[in-house]
Amino acid sequence: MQITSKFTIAIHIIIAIDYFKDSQAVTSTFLSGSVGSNPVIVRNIMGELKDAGIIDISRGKIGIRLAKELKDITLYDVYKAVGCVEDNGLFHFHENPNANCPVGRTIHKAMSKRLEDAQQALHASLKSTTLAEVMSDTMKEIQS
Amino acid sequence: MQITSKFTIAIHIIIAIDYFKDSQAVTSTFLSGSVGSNPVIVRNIMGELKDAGIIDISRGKIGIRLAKELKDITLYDVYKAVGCVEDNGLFHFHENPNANCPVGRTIHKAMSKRLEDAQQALHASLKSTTLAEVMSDTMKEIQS
DNA sequence: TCACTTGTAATATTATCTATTACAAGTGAA
DNA sequence: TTCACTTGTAATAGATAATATTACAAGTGA
Repeated sequence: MQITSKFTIAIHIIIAIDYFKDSQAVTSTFLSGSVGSNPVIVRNIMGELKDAGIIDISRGKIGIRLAKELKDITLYDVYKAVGCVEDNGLFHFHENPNANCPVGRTIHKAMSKRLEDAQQALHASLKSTTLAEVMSDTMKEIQS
Repeated sequence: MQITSKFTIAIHIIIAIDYFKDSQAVTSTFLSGSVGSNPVIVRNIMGELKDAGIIDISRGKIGIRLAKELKDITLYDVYKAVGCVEDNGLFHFHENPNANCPVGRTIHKAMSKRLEDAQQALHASLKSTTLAEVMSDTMKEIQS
């Protein structure tokens, strides 16, 4: 019933890559220490962020880098990168409504537009925030 | 990663209660036939809808009834009734960020406002649609 | 070559969702 | 009252998904 923590971990990773870029060798092991998770979890998420064009990695070589500026990455980009936007959509439609019942036969179609609208509202909100804003909020917290 | 099908089942149940109110004895077994699920699943959801003041049920007696008019029930009311709005919120924050790391120590607080905004956008959209509209869409589908 | 890295498969461990059985208890009609 | 029906709910099982871990192949640069 909750959206996977891969999403918040991915945000954490991106912020940490930028925050430590000039002071640390940023590796999956270092990041997993900050996130409080396993290096393999971090590597898998890193792979998804790489596939989405958000970060650059090269095997063997130290140094994970952002492929875009923070201001050009939205929460939605990250959300999508880690697979939260599935083919099936946010809402799980029950699978076996009775086709012999007038309500069962039509309810999915009748609901789908309204639920898609709700999902779009969520997406629109995520698209309206960039990682630069999250970084700004993070710096404020660090300094307080 | 998807919102439980209890939500769409609950919508289905409410629409079916209204649709069949003058032509059928509406019981949990009848509803489960329309939904394509088990009567106990339906009874549990019915219990949640009852607790939320959306339907009236009395033990033993046949006849499940709406406690409100369809126009006074929003998708959000149903969403909340079946427990989709949890204390924890829609997004699962990773549980062990490193308190010894400046990013790990602050990232949750820095993200929370933005993610709450996104959640509120979803809720606002669900609040803007009533079950009367879903019923109207259902009737259109049935007639076509 | 060596010490490091990332990539990924395989597996284990939970947690959650969904389904099912069983039975207690309420209700109204015969 | 008795009977046939209902809902309420506990207990359990099974399926699916989320998260964690181990192990190792393979890339990189000193």
